[in-house]
Amino acid sequence: MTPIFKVDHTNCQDCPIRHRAVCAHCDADELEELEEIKYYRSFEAGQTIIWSGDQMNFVGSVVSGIASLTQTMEDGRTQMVGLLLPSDFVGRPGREIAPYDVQATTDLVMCCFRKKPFEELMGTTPHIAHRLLQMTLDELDAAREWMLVLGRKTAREKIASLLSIIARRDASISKKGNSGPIVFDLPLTREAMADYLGLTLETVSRQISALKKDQVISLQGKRHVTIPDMGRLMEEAGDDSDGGFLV
Amino acid sequence: MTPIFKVDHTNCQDCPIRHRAVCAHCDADELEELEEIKYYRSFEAGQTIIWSGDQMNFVGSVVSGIASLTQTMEDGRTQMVGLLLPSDFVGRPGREIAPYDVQATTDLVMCCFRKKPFEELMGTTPHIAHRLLQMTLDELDAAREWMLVLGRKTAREKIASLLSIIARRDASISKKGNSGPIVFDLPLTREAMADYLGLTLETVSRQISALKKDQVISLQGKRHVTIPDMGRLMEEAGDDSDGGFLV
DNA sequence: TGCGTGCTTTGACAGAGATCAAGTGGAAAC
DNA sequence: GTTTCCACTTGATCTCTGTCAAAGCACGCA
Repeated sequence: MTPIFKVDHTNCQDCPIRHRAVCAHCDADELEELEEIKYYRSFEAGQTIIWSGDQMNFVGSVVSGIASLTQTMEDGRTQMVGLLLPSDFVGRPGREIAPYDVQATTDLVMCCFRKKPFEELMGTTPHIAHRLLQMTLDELDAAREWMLVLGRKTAREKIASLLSIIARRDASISKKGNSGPIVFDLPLTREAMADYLGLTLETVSRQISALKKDQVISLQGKRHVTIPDMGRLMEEAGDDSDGGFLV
Repeated sequence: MTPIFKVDHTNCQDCPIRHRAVCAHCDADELEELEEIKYYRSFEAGQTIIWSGDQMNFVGSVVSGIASLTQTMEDGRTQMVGLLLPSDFVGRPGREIAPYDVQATTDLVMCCFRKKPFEELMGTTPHIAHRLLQMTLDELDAAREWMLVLGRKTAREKIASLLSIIARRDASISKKGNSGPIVFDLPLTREAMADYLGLTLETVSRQISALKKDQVISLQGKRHVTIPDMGRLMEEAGDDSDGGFLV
């Protein structure tokens, strides 16, 4: 993923964040305006950042940690509809009211921009609009991939799909080679996984136990996962090819 | 919805299509270039327009009829991931390979643009990129709404949700008033509805029968639906407010 | 050390929806 | 008029996942 403001971060010396989507320090031309409208916010795990229906006077992107978008029905059923990883964008230019709850799933730092000036900047800086379009299309693809998971996969396949996504994301950061076991920490509680997958937390727990028993994965503690054979996991997920999730 | 090329269609005299998303005839400045790269295609109900994995050398928008995006797993399970109504956009600038099957659900006319020139035009015409961003964000919202439907709603609520969407879309075209019964034809087979909702066609049929029995809807024939009380239907769908679906 | 609290696991059971299997009805074709 | 075909409906049964309940485990706190 290329940053909105600049592709190359190598000369990004005094940038405190170095995350990939928004890095105003990297672009001298836009720096001055942005300093006025940009700020950082930190959240603790579990904190709600925005409530559905709230006025949204900023947009922003995730610097570190994980945030989630969730929808809740009157009777309390909730469905996660987005998982925001570092560099992902929150908020929509032109929208006043937040349509989802946004929650910090882990401790989180966001880089926020006041909405009005950001919109103006977008009007005068075409490559921001282009970059935003690209990111939105990626998110749309990811959402559609999830619709297949939610609509047609079994509980076991759902879990395998989720693990596969997280593994691949971490792999792209921590590993170069394509073989060997993959190791990572689950950034989600069982309940959050259930909300993402349209399951109950009990079913999530049972299926994780089953995958462990069948040696598709192994667990150290509750959250630390080792995947001995990524191909095997992807078979379990029902993915036909290695193309796929774009989260 | 405003068109990509021009907001106001009142002076769109010789435009043969007059659909809302793309109407090249409306904009004199862009006309000449576009005449070279624009063409129409018709499809019969059931025809596949693009296979997943195909090279895509065009983008376009739906003029009339309904198209669907579907994903299929190796074993044949299929999930619809998008429903394209007139004015909706197909294809993605910058993408070579189609990620989904695109099928004509009803008889269909599309307005297509060769991809390369369209991309160039987009580069030089900022408002096209902006419009596309807006449409993509709308689609993303609709996809996320569907994730709630797929993940957390019961079969009955799913059917009610789908009917509610179709009713509201038709209502926005055919009705001005907000009360009174709503009448429309289902543009989908039971199987297509099932693929959209992550159900089997038998369950779809049973739930439609149940809604009929409970007088939430009434049917003339298999496809012609009357909704006596829209509020009642939305209750059945589990929608808490009238805000909602953006398909 | 002991105790609560939050997250997780596991068990027993029930129910919503899938699966398998006929059967209906209407429209086009012969 | 009859046949054929296709979309749809309905029934019987099975099974996966949800629900309710209890218990385990790790960690912080008194």
